[in-house]
Amino acid sequence: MENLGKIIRKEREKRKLLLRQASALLEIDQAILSKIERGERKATKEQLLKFSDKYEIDEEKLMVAWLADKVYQIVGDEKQALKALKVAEKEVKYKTTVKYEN
Amino acid sequence: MENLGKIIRKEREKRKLLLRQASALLEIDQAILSKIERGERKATKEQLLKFSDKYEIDEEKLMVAWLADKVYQIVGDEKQALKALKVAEKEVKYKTTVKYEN
DNA sequence: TTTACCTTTGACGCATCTTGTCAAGACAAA
DNA sequence: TTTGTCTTGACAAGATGCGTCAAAGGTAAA
Repeated sequence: MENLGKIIRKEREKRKLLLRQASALLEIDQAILSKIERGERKATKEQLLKFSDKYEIDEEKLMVAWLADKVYQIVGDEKQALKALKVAEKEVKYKTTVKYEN
Repeated sequence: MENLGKIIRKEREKRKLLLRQASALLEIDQAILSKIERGERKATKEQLLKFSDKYEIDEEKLMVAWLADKVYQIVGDEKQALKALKVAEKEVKYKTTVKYEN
């Protein structure tokens, strides 16, 4: 698995698009695109949908990478990262088990 | 495992403190404290340390709950939540394995 | 019902963070 | 040097986060 930036950079290279061209295709500013590809900025949800749409990449795949990036940003440099992820996982599982919502 | 709000509310009740009194002890506004306990607001790191210090709760325990809350806020209502957590977990594990940074 | 007390809610202002835009800088190839 | 591409940094506007405070809700006792 990779982060979002690598996925979309790989896709752009596969399509032999210059940043300038990808920028036009996606309707995303070239500077921002450059930063997203290198992980310097994180994409907005709107941009994510553009990647999925214009690059024809499975939206779920991108969403997973996108969410994982955000999660990593939060826990990445904490000693308790793994424990926290386990707890969050439990909560997610619990939520999907329970039939009712708040 | 619980979220941070439940932990500190339980601790306050255990100590039989009114919100007003806890607010004074912790030096956190009463309204904010109420919201944190109910999960309406998330605590800042500074507040986290106050909870650990004044309530004498293990800092790591609070940190885990705090991080898990933040992670859950991100992935909680997404279908790909579990997958994303797995990916993030892999990254964390990878990072702690590798000897060098970036 | 009135009073007293505790908790919750909501509005406000301020600070910080995000986002997009743009121009300049860095770098490599010709 | 010139040209083409990518990266970097500064800026403004908008969004979000945070603390403060007063008012509203809720409850129990008188």
